[in-house]
Amino acid sequence: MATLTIGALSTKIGCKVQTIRYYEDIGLLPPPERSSGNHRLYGPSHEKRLAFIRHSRELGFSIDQIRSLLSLSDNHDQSCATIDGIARKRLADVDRHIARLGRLRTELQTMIAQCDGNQVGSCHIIEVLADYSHSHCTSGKH
Amino acid sequence: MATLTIGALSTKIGCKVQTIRYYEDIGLLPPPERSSGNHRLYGPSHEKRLAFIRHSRELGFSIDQIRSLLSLSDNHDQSCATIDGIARKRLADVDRHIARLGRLRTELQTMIAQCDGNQVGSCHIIEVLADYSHSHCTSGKH
DNA sequence: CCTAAATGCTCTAGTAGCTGTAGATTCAAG
DNA sequence: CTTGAATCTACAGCTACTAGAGCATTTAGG
Repeated sequence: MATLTIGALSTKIGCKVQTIRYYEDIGLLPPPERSSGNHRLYGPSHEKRLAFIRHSRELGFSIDQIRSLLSLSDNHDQSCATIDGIARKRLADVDRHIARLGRLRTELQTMIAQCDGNQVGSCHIIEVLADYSHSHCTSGKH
Repeated sequence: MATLTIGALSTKIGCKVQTIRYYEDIGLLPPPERSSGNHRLYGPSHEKRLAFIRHSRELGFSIDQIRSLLSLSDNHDQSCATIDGIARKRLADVDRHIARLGRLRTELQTMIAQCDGNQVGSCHIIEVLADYSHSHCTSGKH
């Protein structure tokens, strides 16, 4: 059942060896069997769980959210409202983030457009950055 | 000339007291004068510099990039091509980030739309997350 | 003038999510 | 049997702050 070394799992999932050990350290991934020489040996359940974690991380879920998702996913007969809630919260976060980046983009573009390409002394980028009347107009946290 | 306490500067710029001290620690903000009782006292030049730093940070420039911008901005008679380059690089980063978030958004929405709102056992969100054939399709680093 | 509250000081540790290093051991190929 | 790659543990480091302990100083009110 347990056939993959940590290196094999690493390349299969596309996740660094240290990261796998880190997930074990923080309790996201249960400790696997060990070989006679103390090397970790993983089976399909570990593979699935790691894939779940990585895919979730790539979608930007926090470790804590993933912890919740994993524990929720084990109770098959429970309502999935909480799972849906976590996913929707993440979507809302992404939306806010996109909106904020859009504002930043506009400001950066305006700034760059004003650069006359000459000397630092007359560089509008520096002027714009030094002008903090624009500060906090982009606020909205993350 | 040096009239502001660290607290006054903090509220004026909208930056935490600890953050100001941190910028001094890492050499972004030069050490200010001190009062007889060893309290920091800031003048207009510090105020400007801190504003520059905060505005740049809000636009997502890294501390290292800000260090470059600050040192470049001191050489008034130099070409501002490097400054322009740093700004354009940041814009490109923002663009990549927005594109990536757009892909994530789509995937999250699809996932959420598939949730039937019933029980965890049949929850498509969990299924989608566990399916790592989608992993790395969103790759593109940051 | 005195006192209490607010603010300041330094130093240290903690946050998220890994990533990298050192030095010892184990494994697989030739 | 040897050699080189992979693995082991343990710990330091990264970014950009943020929080707290324990003390000193400043300021406002009475």
